[in-house]
This record gives sequence, C-alpha cells and structure tokens, in this order.
Amino acid sequence: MMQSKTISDIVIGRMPLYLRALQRMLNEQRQIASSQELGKRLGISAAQIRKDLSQFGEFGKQGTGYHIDYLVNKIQEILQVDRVWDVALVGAGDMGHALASYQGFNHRGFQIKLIFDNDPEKLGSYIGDYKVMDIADMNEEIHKAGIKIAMLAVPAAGAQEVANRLIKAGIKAVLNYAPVNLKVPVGVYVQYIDPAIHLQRMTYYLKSENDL
Amino acid sequence: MMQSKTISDIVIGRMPLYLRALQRMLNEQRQIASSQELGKRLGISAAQIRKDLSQFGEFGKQGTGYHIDYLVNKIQEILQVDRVWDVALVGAGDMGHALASYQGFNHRGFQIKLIFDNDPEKLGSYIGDYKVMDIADMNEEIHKAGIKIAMLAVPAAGAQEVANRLIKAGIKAVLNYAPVNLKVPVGVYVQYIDPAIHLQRMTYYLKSENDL
DNA sequence: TAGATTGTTAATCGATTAACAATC
DNA sequence: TAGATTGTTAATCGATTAACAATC
Repeated sequence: MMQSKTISDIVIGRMPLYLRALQRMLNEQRQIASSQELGKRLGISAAQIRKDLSQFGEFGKQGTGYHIDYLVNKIQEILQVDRVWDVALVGAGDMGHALASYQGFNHRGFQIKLIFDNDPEKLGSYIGDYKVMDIADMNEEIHKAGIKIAMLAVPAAGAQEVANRLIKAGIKAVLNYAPVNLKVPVGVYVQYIDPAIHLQRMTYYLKSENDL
Repeated sequence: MMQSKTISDIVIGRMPLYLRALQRMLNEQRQIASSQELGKRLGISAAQIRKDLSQFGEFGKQGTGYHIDYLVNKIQEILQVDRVWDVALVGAGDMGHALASYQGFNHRGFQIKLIFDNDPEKLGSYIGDYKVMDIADMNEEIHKAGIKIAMLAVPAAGAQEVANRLIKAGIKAVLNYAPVNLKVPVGVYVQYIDPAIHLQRMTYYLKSENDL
C-alpha cells in the first residue's frame, strides 16, 4: 500500500495544533471557522492553513469557511486519534507521577495502561488505578497488551537501554522526557520533551535591551 | 544596538541540542568532536552543524574538529546560559511539583526561585525549599526578584489570564504547559510543551503496516 | 607530506506567501 | 446579486546540501 503523495512532517506537526484550537472553539459553542480566524488564534497565516488542510482533502466551503465539528472529525481521522491508544509509561518518579495523573490525555486519544519502574521500593505501589510493574516484565506485558506507544520518564543514563527494550517489545512511538537523543531503527518515532532545551531556546533572545 | 546579521530561529533552536550533546560528550571524557560525529549522534548532517556554528564564529580547527569544552563555553555564551537564570513557577499541581523537583535544570542555566498557586489549600505549603505563594502577590514578588522567565503549569482555562499578569510583572519568556496558544506582545517569548500534541504528531505515522 | 576537517560558496531543494478563479 | 472564503497555482523566500579551497 502506497501513499499517493507524501506529506511533509512539518505539515503533520501543525495538524495537532489545528485540532487543539478547533476543539477549543467547539467548547466555545462555535460552529464555523475561517482559515483567517484560525490563523489569527494560532499565529499562522491563513494561506498556510488552507494549504495544509488541502493536502488531505477539501474540508471547507467557499464563502463560508469550515464546519468545525466536521473538520475536527477529519483531522482526528488523519492523525488516527479517532480512537484511543493505550500507552505504557516507564519511570514512576515525579515526572511519571505527573504524567500518570494528567487529565489532558483523556479526550485526545490516549490512556495510560501500564506503568513500569525498576526501583524495588516502588514496585507494587499504585499510581492512580495502575500498579507499578517491574521493568523486567516490560517485554511480556507490552506484547500482551499490544501497546505501540510509550512515554519514557527515566534518568538520562538509562534511557537508551530502556528505549531499546521498549522497541523490542513492539513500541513504535516514544515520547522521551529523558534529556538524551535516542537512536532508534526506522519505523520507530520519537518526540522529545526537555524543559531545559525549551528554556535555552528563549534565553538567546533575552538581550540586555529587555533588562532595563 | 543592532545585530549585524539576524540568525534564524530554526538555527537558534538547534543550538541547545548541540550544547546538550556536547556536554554529554564532556561527561564521557571526550575532548574533541568533529561535525560528522556530532551530526551522527543527533541525526543532523555535518554540513548543517558547521553552517549553524559558523553563523556565530569560527570555533573549530581544520583537520581536527572542535575542542568540546571550548565549544560548550561558546554556545553557553551565545544562548546566555553562562549564568543562572531565576525562574518563577506558576501552578503547584502535579506538573508543578514535577518541575519543582526536576534536577535537570541545575547545570543548564536555570533555578526555580518562586512558586505560585491560587489554591488556598496549597498556599504556605512547601515544595522543596520554596513556599507556595499566593498568585495575588505574583506581580510584586516577580518584580522584586527581577525575574524574567516563568513556567506556566496551570489549567488551560486560566492560562491566558495568568500569562497576562506574568507579562505585566516583567516576565519575558514563558514555558507554557497549559494546552492553549497564548497571545503575547512582541518581545515576549513562549515555548509550548503539550504531551498530547507530541503524541498526536506520531500517531499519524502509526499506519496499519505496523500493526501486523 | 598525507590525511582530515573546517568554513563557505553555489546549487538544490522545500516551504511559505500572494493572488485569484471558482463558488458558496 | 454582492460579499466572503476556499482550494490551488505561480512566485518568492529561506533552509539544506554538496563540494571544495584553505589549513591544521
């Protein structure tokens, strides 16, 4: 099966932003949005939004704009979040706890189903409804559950090793909170979250003019 | 004061990645790195790395590569993380707790100095060494401390309002964990962290070929 | 000297924007 | 019909890559 046209990752990266903004508008009882309005909310040009969406189909109406609920459905289909993905969480430290209790996954296509750690003190304890399991059982449990997505919230030193084992267990997408670049085979996707990296990206612009 | 040459944000965005990888190499007792090796670690082309670095100066030696400690110092200067920035944290929920106890800021240029929340139950309690203060006192406290950077870990509904107040208090850079786009004036910088967005960006690629 | 790698230029590639016919 | 906004094409803009002289 071949994709008729490859869509660039930069476009894919904007789709979740469109989705989030549109869902917010739905909450505000809005029915219709124009590319212009959506663009204004997101700080993205209207032309860009129309171009991006047009890669996937014709979702709007000339003279009117986009029906929000229809477009939300379409983007959910495109991103395959018109279903709920089970997710494995590795690392039951502070960040792991925060992720496990995060309410934001609920209506956005994800639910944590398995939690692992290697600290004997933590094993068997509960985070929310889920028991912290031994990392040694990870391969078996992930396979059994058929889980494809993992969040990695372990210390930097062990991250690559844990990632390797996750991939062996069938994981295809990793959200990595450890401050290291992971080497992964093709067909496995990684996204990185490192607050220090994000902060360092802003300090460059904090020139003295702003310090007055 | 004018910058002789404007450097694109996409280049700025890669500098913290170079820094992190180089610091890691320092930890591994490495002294010298070539653009090729660094590129391999990061999945970035060697030409790109040389081009990026050359925007800021000539940091390498032909035939040899880059002295890691020298380059680390230079990038720290460029990003202005050759100092420690005080940071205010707003929101003492699970994510706030995780950020407050995160060890990763330590040697990367940041330390949390003030923590705010609006929940009367939390006010006065301690997270690590810091007392949770009333959001009502935010303006005064941030001004007094001269803090320019904030991390925003409050629910979506209140985020824009809190951001407005942070900006009034003199904040110039916001690391936003709330799942909303913030409207901010020019001269204020925002970075976004939303785990659901990152996950949604990967599910697109999780096509059925991978589900076998 | 021979080998390696930088810094930089020119060529390529890709993304964004502007503009407008189509049409609701 | 008049006004508005899409989807799309062509033009512009910017980023990446390839290649190589300079030089350690």
